[in-house]
Amino acid sequence: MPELPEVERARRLIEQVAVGRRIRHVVCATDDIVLVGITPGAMARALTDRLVVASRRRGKQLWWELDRRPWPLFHFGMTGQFVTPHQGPLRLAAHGKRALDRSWPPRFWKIMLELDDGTELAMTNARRLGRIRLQQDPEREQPIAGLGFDPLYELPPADDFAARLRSRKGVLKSVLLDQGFVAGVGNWMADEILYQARIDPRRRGTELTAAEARRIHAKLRDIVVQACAVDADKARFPKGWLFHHRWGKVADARTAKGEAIEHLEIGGRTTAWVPAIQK
DNA sequence: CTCAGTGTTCAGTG
DNA sequence: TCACTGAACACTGA
Repeated sequence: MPELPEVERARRLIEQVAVGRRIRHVVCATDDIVLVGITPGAMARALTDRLVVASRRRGKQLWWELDRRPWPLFHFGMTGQFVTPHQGPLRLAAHGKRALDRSWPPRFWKIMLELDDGTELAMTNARRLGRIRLQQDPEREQPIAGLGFDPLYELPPADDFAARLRSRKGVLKSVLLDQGFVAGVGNWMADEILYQARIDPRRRGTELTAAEARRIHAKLRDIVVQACAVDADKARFPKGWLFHHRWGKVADARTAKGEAIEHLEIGGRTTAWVPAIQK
């Protein structure tokens, strides 16, 4: 669940269930790949008995403000999410009985918490490309300090954005994926932006007209806003989005309008695009 | 059994 | 320094 809208959904979940509450109990998995620079025990001790003051995000990075530093910082990598036992379509017959909940604890959990109202919360990370850190001041430390603007919170004005994009020599697909340029755009969003802006993903920032760069700005804004407005629920993404048709490199894949979808590899990432309209 | 993949980082090259 | 490439990381699911 790793691009900006999905991380924003996780941020909101934490805001809903954890902000204003005290962490009563923490269990951290033994995983020195996901857990960076700290032991499970030290992580658990840093969080236990702390009040959760705020749930914050920049790009794909999520962190919690607590009533005492250090603060935990989360990145999901290619997989993972925050879950509570009360999510999902299960336990219709359950009378609040955890005994019937076969999904808890969730597979691949890396950290589990219990709050002072009894709510349980877990972060999962199946492929272990995610990271959990503990920092004194996440906004001023790496990796957050190296991030570009967050397009949901601090999208620059169109002309400013266009000037910056037009100074980039790299191919557009790679520029949009560069977290130091804009924070939170991943593979599907980059393709969606360029499809809707009708720009060939192989073009370079320096080749763009001002009007084209402003089109990318507008689509970046719209796509982030709309995806977050439906809480990153893919089934509710607008019907016309490339997103619904881009997966799997299916032969003869087409958009909702019947446009043929092609696949390229750009900067090592699979790129879905529609040659008929992306110039 | 093989391979792609909603991501990041680092070494190496030009 | 910059721009870019390829590999590595780790593991699921098709």
